Amino acid sequence: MMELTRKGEYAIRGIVYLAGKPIDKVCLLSDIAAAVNVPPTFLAKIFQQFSKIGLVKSFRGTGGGFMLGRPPENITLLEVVEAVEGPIIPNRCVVSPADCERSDSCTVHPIWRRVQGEVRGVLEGVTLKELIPEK
Amino acid sequence: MMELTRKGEYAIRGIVYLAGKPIDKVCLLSDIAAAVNVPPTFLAKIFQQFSKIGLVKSFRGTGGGFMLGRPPENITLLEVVEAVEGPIIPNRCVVSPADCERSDSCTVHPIWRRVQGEVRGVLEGVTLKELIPEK
DNA sequence: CCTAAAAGGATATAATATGTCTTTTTAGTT
DNA sequence: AACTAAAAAGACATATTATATCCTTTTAGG
Repeated sequence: MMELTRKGEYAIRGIVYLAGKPIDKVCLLSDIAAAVNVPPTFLAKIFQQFSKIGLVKSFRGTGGGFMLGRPPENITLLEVVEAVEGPIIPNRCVVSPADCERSDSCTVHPIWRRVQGEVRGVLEGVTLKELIPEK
Repeated sequence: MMELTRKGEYAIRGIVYLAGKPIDKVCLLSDIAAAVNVPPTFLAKIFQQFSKIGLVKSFRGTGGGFMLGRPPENITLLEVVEAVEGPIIPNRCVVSPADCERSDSCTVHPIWRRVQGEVRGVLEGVTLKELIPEK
């Protein structure tokens, strides 16, 4: 359980790659995809999602491509993961207490909240800067 | 992401219900299923898994049913969850570093290890006893 | 106006989750 | 011994989600 999907994995690879480039360098999607070994069409969808929330900036047409939307030290791993996977939800009851709280006061609910908090805490404490590999 | 499946949810409901009964009370699967509002055939599969690893004891034939395999304070939520969902794996690379470590020394790997540790820590710290609802 | 590149939408396939059904085994009961 | 109650085991069915791919449209530069 609790497994990151390919999409999430690819998303991280792609944006960490960008983070390793000079901040204003515009990279071709095809180049990024090749570099991190991800199907280009799939990575395109992922970067579209990034673009919508400003994690990356995109430029169309000739000379177009992608660059990071903010400095790497201002982008957390949590943002990246939630951008493509949605919020960290260990159990549905965390998001819709209606189903859960009703029958009996659910004793498990607070545990899932704790799990959610811990996971978010770890991911929020890591920025892209720290994820750039050494040369 | 990171979502518990129905199976996991049902598993917890079922075994917490058992934990709330006297330790040597044998409960019918059909009764448990009705009490916690889970499809009986599905819960049967879940309890078979529990039975194999001793989380519950099963008795066949007339007067048969299920009872808890150990006192509730000796069963952790982690055991229950992993019994039906498998190990807590936030990312494949955590389990098979071969794919991950190869290309570049993967900087994200240790983060997923941390996440794994935190989640396991929370779940391991909770026993069924604490999850039994008050009357 | 032509070309390069991302955006958007529709579609296809595979894997997994969710659940059901039937048959078999085991153990009491009559 | 036969009958009945209950779990075990395995096969099957359906729905949902993951994992892409393809085609058309928009945007911008040369």
